[in-house]
Parts: sequence; structure tokens; C-alpha cells
Amino acid sequence: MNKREILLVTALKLFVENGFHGTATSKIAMEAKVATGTLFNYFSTKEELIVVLYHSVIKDMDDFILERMESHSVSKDAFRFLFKATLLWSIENPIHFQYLQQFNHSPYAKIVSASMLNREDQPLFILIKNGIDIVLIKQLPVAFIYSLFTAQIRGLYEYILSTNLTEEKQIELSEEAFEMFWKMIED
Amino acid sequence: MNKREILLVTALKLFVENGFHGTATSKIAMEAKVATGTLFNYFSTKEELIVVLYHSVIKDMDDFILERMESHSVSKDAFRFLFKATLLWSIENPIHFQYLQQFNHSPYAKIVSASMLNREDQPLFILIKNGIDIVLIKQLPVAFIYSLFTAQIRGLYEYILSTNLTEEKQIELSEEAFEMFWKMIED
DNA sequence: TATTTTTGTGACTGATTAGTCAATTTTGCA
DNA sequence: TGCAAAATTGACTAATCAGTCACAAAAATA
Repeated sequence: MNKREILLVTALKLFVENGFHGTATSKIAMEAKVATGTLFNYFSTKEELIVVLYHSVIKDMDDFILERMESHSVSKDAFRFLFKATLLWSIENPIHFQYLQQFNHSPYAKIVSASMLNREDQPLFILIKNGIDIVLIKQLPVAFIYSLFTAQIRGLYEYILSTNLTEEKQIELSEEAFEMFWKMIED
Repeated sequence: MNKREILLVTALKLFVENGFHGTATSKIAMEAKVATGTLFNYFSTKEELIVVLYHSVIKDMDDFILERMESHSVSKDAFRFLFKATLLWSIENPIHFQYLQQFNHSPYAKIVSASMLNREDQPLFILIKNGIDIVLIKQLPVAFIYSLFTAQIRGLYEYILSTNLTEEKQIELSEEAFEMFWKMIED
């Protein structure tokens, strides 16, 4: 890990722990064992660090899912795969996931909201679009199904976090949650 | 409105607009047209203001829903009612709703997380519990259904916010979203 | 090795912050 | 009206913060 990556990882941890407010740039630098000046060599402002970190976490998640995706067919199984892969990443990277939530519900979100409307080329978005076209799922706006999909995962994630389920039980519940979701959107 | 209420309303607006970090107590006091010292007569710290505001918004929402609730029967209609009432409040009070999200995804959330486990006496929680008991809905943990319920509303809300639907279309979509949700949880 | 370029340093600054408090105004009441 | 209690004020402080910059170390190049 180079200094830039160390700074990002450290910032991630501290932002989630203490919020954007509670995390001074000097604390990030200290924890990352670099001088305060060094942080500003890599990120010109604190805000830039926050936004770059957001995009970096998004990329982490996308890579995780794309790496594991074999088929590009339009089927219930394809939906199941994306559902479980997204959830798995969230459970394996709770800090990352929490950072996305924290960022999305902060005023920084509006900085990227325009550029993030490029969801249209995400695998999930394409899958939903095709699923509607071949009448596999309900004839509703793509973005609406997309919203319900991500909401379902967030709901499931929050429930899992609040309980102490074994990994086995978690998988069982994820399967149940997906089947429920499928009942909801199938045509 | 007394000064305390004015301060809460002003803080709500500024916190959602500029975040907890970006909102100085002096700015809140100025916008509320009181001296900085006055704010600290009502709330001993900024954190107390943030937490009190959270509880106040929760109470607003609960009151809104309870006021409109006639029947306490355990039926699909009862679920539909709670679904639509919760959504309606969110749409009519977007700033309040956004504040709840912002708070829940901030480090302040852990301050109240313990005391908020008193969800068990919420109408929705009781309704779900009874719905499971009489086998109206799936035999799953109450908290799990609860999570999915609130997640579905958040998903729907986010979609509605991101589009420019007429009020009529919004109602139509809400009805659709509820029917979809019901398919998901009915036994 | 000598020289240039890149990377890293941390004391420093000007601005801003949450919270205080002695003085002042307003209110409630006899 | 007069007086005491309560509410309000805003200048003030000690602390903290994001970001700078002159310098130094390290790395790359010749």
C-alpha cells in the first residue's frame, strides 16, 4: 500500500468512527503516520479526500461484483447472483458500506449526484432493463425497480447487522429475502 | 412558536442543508434571531440539540400517523394504511425525513441506538407481530419484516424524489409499491 | 559521485468553533 | 408601581481546524 492508499483507508475508518466533523485532517495524517502536509500533497482539500474516497469505495464494490460475475444472461438466477453478491460485499466490508450510507445522506452527496446518474451502465441497471424488455419482471420504470432492489438489500443488511446470526443462518435469510423480492417484481 | 421551537426548526433546516459540521451554533442562533447564549440556555451542548431534534422529529412522525389511524384491526388494509401514512409524512416533510436519514447514518446514531430499541411498542411493530400470529403474513422474525417495510418505503421515497411525478402518479405508484410489498410478505 | 526532481515534513497562521458569563432586559407578581 | 426572578444578550476565550510553505530527505537520473 502506498501513502495515498494508506491515507484513504485511514480516512475511511476515522470518518465512519467519528463522522466527517469529528475527524480532523491532522488526525488522519497522524494515524496514517505521515505529516499533515503529506495529506495535502495527495488531496488538495478535505472535501476532495471525502469525495475521492467515495468513488474509491464504489469502485471496490463494483470490482468485487464484476469479478464474480460469470453469466450475462437475463434470468432469475442473474438477479439472484447480483443480489447475493451485493449483500456479500456489504457484509464483508461493513465499514465501506457504512461510509457509502453516511456519504449518501450527507450534504456532500449533492456534489456527485449529477455524475452518479451514470448508473445506466451498471450491470444491475442493464439487467433490470433487459428483464423488463423480455417481460421477465413487471413493466415498471427501471429506476424504480433499481431503487427497490437496493432498498431491499439495505433492509436485509440492517437486520443482519442488528442480530447475531450464524453465517449459515445469514445465507438462509438472504435466500429467503431474495425469493421474497422476486415475488415482488416478477411479472 | 416559542424560542425553543424556533431553534429546533432552524437547526433542522441548517443541519440538512449544510450538515452537522457545516452548521455552527452561532449560525443557528443568528438565523433564529436569538443570541448565541440563548441557544445554550435551551440546549446545553450542540450534541444535545442534535439528539433532542432527532427525538422531536420522530415524535412528529409518530403523532402524524397515530392521528390518522382509525382502526386497529389486523388486516391487509391496516398494513396499507400504515404504509401510505408513513410515505405521506415523508413526502410532506422531506426535510424532516432527510434529517432522520442523516442522523441514522451519522456517529450520533449510536448515542440513541440503545433507547430506540423500544420500537416494540410502535403501531407498525405490533401490527407485524399480530399479522404473523394469525398467519396473515410470513412466519419470519418481526424485526426482519419491520426492516423490509421501512426499507421499501425509503426505496419508494427516493425514487419519487428523483423524479417529477404528479401527485396523482405518486399515489398510483405508492399503491403499486404497497401491493408489491404485500405479495412479498403475505403468507 | 554529483545534480536534479520528487516526495515528505511539521511548525505555523488566520479563521472558525463551542461554550461562558457578567451585564442587561423582560416577565411575573405582590 | 416596585421588586425579584427568569430570560436574553453578545463580547469574549481557549481550543481546534484546514491548509501553507520553507526546508529537508529520498529517489531518480546523468
